[in-house]
Amino acid sequence: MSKNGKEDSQASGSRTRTPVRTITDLARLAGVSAGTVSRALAGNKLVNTKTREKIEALAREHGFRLNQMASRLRRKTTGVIGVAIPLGHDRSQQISDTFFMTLLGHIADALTEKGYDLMLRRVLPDQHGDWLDRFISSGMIDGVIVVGQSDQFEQIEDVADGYLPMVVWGNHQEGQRHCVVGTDNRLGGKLAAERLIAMGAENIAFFGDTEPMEFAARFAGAQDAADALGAKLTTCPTHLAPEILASDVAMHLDALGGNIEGIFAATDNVAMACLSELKARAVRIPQEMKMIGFDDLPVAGQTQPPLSTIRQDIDAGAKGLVDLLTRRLAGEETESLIMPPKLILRETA
Amino acid sequence: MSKNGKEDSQASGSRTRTPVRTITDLARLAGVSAGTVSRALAGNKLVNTKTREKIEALAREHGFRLNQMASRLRRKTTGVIGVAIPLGHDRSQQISDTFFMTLLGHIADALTEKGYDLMLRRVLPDQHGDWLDRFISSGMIDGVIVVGQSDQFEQIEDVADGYLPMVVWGNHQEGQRHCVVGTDNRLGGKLAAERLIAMGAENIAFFGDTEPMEFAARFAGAQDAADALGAKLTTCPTHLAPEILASDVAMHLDALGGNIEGIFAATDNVAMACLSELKARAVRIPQEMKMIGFDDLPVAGQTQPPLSTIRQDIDAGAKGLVDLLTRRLAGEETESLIMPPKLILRETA
DNA sequence: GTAAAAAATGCAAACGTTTGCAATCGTCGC
DNA sequence: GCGACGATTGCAAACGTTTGCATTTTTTAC
Repeated sequence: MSKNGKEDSQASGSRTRTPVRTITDLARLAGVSAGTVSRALAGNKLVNTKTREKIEALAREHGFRLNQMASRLRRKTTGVIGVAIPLGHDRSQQISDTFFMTLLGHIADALTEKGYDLMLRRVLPDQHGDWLDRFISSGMIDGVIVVGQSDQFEQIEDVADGYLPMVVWGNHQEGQRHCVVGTDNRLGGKLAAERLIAMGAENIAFFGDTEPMEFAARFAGAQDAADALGAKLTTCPTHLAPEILASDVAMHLDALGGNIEGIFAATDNVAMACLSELKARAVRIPQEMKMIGFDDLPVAGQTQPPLSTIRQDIDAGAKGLVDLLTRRLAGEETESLIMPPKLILRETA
Repeated sequence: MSKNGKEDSQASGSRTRTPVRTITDLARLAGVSAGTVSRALAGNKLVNTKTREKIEALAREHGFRLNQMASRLRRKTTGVIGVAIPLGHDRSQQISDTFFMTLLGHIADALTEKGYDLMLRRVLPDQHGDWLDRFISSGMIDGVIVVGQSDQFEQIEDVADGYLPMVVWGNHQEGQRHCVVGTDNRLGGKLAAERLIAMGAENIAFFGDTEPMEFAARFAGAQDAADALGAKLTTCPTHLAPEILASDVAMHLDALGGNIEGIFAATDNVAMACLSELKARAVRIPQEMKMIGFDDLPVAGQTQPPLSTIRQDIDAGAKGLVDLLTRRLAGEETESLIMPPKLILRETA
């Protein structure tokens, strides 16, 4: 018996005539067995069209909805894809990272389109070394998309050996075992540096964090170009959290003392911080300083001056992640998908 | 590094020896009943400390994880909070809306902190009028956070009558029945317009979409101020999708023909588009044109010139949403939380 | 020493579906 | 009229936990 009889009677009075929560309730109403109702609702063609329609009508009328937990327990498939965002090297990075969040939005859309639900989990790997294992064997998800390798490359590799339905957004390394979708960061870095050099920059600074693999690859690509073309590349590590970023940038600019003519920023956000700081110092762009960012966020076209940058195709990336994942869910062993970066020339280089 | 060969082989050895998937397997191994294992893993103090430790050790050794589906079915509680993002009036808005995405990130953190998982669902209300009902009665979530009222105010109201654990991010209207968390948009609009007027603007344009309630309230607040102080306010409706936004802005600026001295933008994104377009027209800011945005996104401090804006406290909002929701989950009938906006003065007004 | 209380464990019934198998009911060929 | 067959439907056993209750074991009180 319920304790709050008053509320109960009120609710039942205004809303539902007959409380029909379970499939059995519905079966009783329709005068059939629970099994038949289950089949009818599933659109199984075994069941007579007339009874199916009758059951559907009753279900609609009483606002009946299957209990997904029960259904999923029984069928051993959940219809849910886990999306994990590891916050390894820099906890506050992704939370405000427009790129990751936008990617997430597109992933959500792509999954929705395929009929999957999305379970989001932001994890601090330091606290739980087995975060990925735990997520996977929770029994709540059919597969997992990891957004960003962070500093968890090895852990992801370990899991990839025994678990097929996983796809990762990030960087690709020769011989890696997990399936990844991402931009060719190294090539992107190369394109950026080549452009800076072509515009006359002989001394280039890389602003950003080189610890995350993706950024390391961007730096490596720039290094390739610098080596090939005889330019000099230095690295200026910064935090990526917006609060600290600006002061980091200022510090580096002080230290460099005007001895560079080009900046390659690890992300557009970093580039914008540089832009802002250079403006404050009255450095003319691109005359005195060339700059190229990475990502091509929507805001990149609206900075002053508009930012030249390397575009990552977020939408294609999200679609690729989901596509590969569904194929892996079907048992296929898929290759990684490396997308070409594209140099977008605006006015900073 | 923990790349210890001995440990590895040991671990994999014991893992492959006995497949222990269910609680019953584990019970057999421990020589106790399934019930005891269940209690031990739940930290129930009924079970002897020694047996509990033994069971925990075995569980660790074999990498056992509870099947959440089964657990949640039985307990009739899921530990999952649904986050719904209705995409009503402008499908492409939220997907690239930094504000919403950042809010989502903070919500995820706040939920994680309280031990909840997050199930994300982006819905197109036009396609399924019963989206909210469907989400709630899916049996997969204990409560729901709706991010943005979009054009679904009535539908949300309907649900709120019979369903307690729901909190909505958005605007508050006198007498509404659903619990909302949000900024006092009307007051924010008033502050913005007052500032513009105080800076000498007598003709002000509101750029943005006035259909979503939140924006309508911002506009209404600005109207209040304009009426009180004898200024003139016109509205320039724009799309919010980045691709169309710029041209919308340009069109309006053409139409206005320089007959305004102040712009109040519905969001920082809109403000940035305006900034960019005005720059192209060589309009000096703030001398010839004052401008105020809304949101105070991280980029607002990095525009050229830095954008004056109305700050919404995203972090506090996310915490508020989650806090109110947990209280509602506990049966409490909570009031809405309206947070004060704050005028951030930089260099555009 | 016994009775009673306390502590620890086992048993078995749920939770709400899905699904293999068996049972029912006409229909049909002969 | 009989057996067979196809189309529907019902039955009941899962799926892997949790938990009230009963039962056993241990401790405490006297």
